[in-house]
Amino acid sequence: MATIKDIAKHAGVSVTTVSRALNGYSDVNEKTREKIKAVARELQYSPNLLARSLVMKKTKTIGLLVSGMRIEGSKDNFTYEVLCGINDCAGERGYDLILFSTNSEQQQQKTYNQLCQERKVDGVILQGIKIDDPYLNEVVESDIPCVLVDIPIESTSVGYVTTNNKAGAKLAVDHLIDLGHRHIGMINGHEQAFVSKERLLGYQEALVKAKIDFQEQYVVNGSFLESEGEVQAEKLLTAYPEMTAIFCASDLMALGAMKAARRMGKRVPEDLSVAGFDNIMLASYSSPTLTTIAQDRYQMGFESAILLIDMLEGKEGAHKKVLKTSLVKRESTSKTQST
Amino acid sequence: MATIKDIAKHAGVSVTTVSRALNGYSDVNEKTREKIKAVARELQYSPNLLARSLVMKKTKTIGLLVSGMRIEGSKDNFTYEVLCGINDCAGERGYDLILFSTNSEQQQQKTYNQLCQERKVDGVILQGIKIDDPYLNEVVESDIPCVLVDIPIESTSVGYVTTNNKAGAKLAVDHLIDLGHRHIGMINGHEQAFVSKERLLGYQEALVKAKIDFQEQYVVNGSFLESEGEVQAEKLLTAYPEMTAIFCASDLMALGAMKAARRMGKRVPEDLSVAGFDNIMLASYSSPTLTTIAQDRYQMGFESAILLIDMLEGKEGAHKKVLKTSLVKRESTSKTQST
DNA sequence: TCAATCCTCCAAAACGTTTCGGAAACGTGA
DNA sequence: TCACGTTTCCGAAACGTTTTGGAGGATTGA
Repeated sequence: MATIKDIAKHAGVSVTTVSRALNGYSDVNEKTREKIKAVARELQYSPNLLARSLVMKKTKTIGLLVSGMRIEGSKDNFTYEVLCGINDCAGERGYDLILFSTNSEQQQQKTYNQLCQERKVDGVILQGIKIDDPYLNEVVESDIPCVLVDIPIESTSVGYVTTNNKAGAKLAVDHLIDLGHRHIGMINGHEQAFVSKERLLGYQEALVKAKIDFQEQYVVNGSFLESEGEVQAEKLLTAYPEMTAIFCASDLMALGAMKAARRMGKRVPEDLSVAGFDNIMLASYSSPTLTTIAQDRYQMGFESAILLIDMLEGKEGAHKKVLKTSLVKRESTSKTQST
Repeated sequence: MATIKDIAKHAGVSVTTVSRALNGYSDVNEKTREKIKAVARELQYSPNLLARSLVMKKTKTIGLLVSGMRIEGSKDNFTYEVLCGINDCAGERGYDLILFSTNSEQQQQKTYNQLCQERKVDGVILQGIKIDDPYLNEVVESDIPCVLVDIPIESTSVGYVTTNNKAGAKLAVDHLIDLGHRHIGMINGHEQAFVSKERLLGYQEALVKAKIDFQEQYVVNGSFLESEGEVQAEKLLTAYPEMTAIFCASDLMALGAMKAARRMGKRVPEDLSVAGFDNIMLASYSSPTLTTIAQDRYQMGFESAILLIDMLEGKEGAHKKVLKTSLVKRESTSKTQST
């Protein structure tokens, strides 16, 4: 509760001097500086960042606009792990995080710009928003520095971080092809996600490379949901009994697909190989354990924060970062029986 | 970027009138109010909450002090789910959340009071901190309103939310006893958690009720870690081959225990019944699926926020909330073979 | 000795709000 | 006409900082 004024009074100097002393300016005598510091300690002074931010026009805060901050998110943990990464980087660089809850109706009435301008965040990281989200238009028009997770938009004030989804998907399908599979279905995510398109491209690319014809009807939409993955897998497997492998654009859908297979009396991986994408925690605990493409969500968060803060502090550099993926072989994929 | 001054100028009134008009005071003519609102819309005005907070001495923000904001947390999701609950409630009530990262060294040098006072949060929710955490002393001494998750401290300015851990543990052990088990081990969490003590009490109570002697050596410390659960389970099972059931104070440790059993050639549940605590996502995906005590982490978060905001807004009421638990029977527990 | 330079320090303005105390303008009842 | 209450507005202070532009005194160099 002690203010800079109190310190000034106790130390017998002006507020200017107190401010400059505590902020390490050179135009204050070392002795008075020590005196002032001592008084500050004694009065348990801590600066009022509101006041400071008001005049400095910098708050040292980063806004977090997360669209999927729901309990269902604890299945894939995407949001949480990204958040951890952001949090760690922000902490290191001296920024605090402020969470904008976009769940409540109250907040949803506010525009993106209102949210940011009111709290005067220095920059924003957006995660989990869909391609058709109205916020997205505002983002590109606004000049508030901003980093998007998994949405490739780039300008002077906006950058993005994503994984190499196409390469990742290709990695998975290559793996299935290597195992001898020729009839490979795909359960993709919904179309409001950029990553869905990329993963589809990777799937197609792998097929082309192996000289396998792309069959449109082999690709269905599982909306990134476990339940929907199960439904769609059943449809696929009944419609196309020749299918011996399914690549799913998320682990959750892959778990659903395995459920469907089990229910239909198909053994995984003997009768059906299943590969996922994400490498979520559950993937290594399910039975059989799930072969999948690992993407480092923590690092995505961390890199997002790096990117944003670099932008805020005027460091030059690319406004995008594409992370690598890797194949994690587990039990859910194996060679085709026919071989 | 438009300020209240700009509006005043454009509308031909004073800043006072603008402020009072926008904030719904009655001493402003409806016509001028409409005029002012129109100008505000036109200029895309949004209030500067920094300035407002500075004079009002309220920021409408809640600080979040989370100690376990780490990637390992995605195994049990405790932090994330609590966060979701807090976020939803805070959103409804018009509060924003500000995350204090206590991971970084920078921040760790700051005291609890410094963190809170600098950002001028109205109140704080603490989660994941241990009993011996130095912050805890500050909390009780400070008069910043605060709610603790899973640490029972109560005063005029501090409240807490927790689950009925004793009852929950008893529920689990009762279940094991009902299944015919008499030699029941316990892998408890570390001693820096209040919940460990409670769960131990529940375990003992259940034994007493069933007239089973409490054996101190049957209880070991697994530090809430899966790996340590595995280690300790193996020790227990080799030292006391008569043991047919283990109650673990967390699902993660229970998963570790099941691993140990598998490695030692013991079948779960035929040779060994295992019960956990928490009902984390993994519990329903492991094989065998895990019998456990469910606690609603989302609700813990939600209730924490309710409690805190009620305190902030001067509503009278209890400063604590104890949530119920329930038994979730799954595959990892069964009747003893001998019966 | 004088001017220039350096070292310390400070008063005041600014940031964008809210709020206190008052003050015009107007009607109203006696 | 006067006293009084209502309605509607406003000036100025306050919140706790940073920063600008300078000022006074000590030191230095010639």
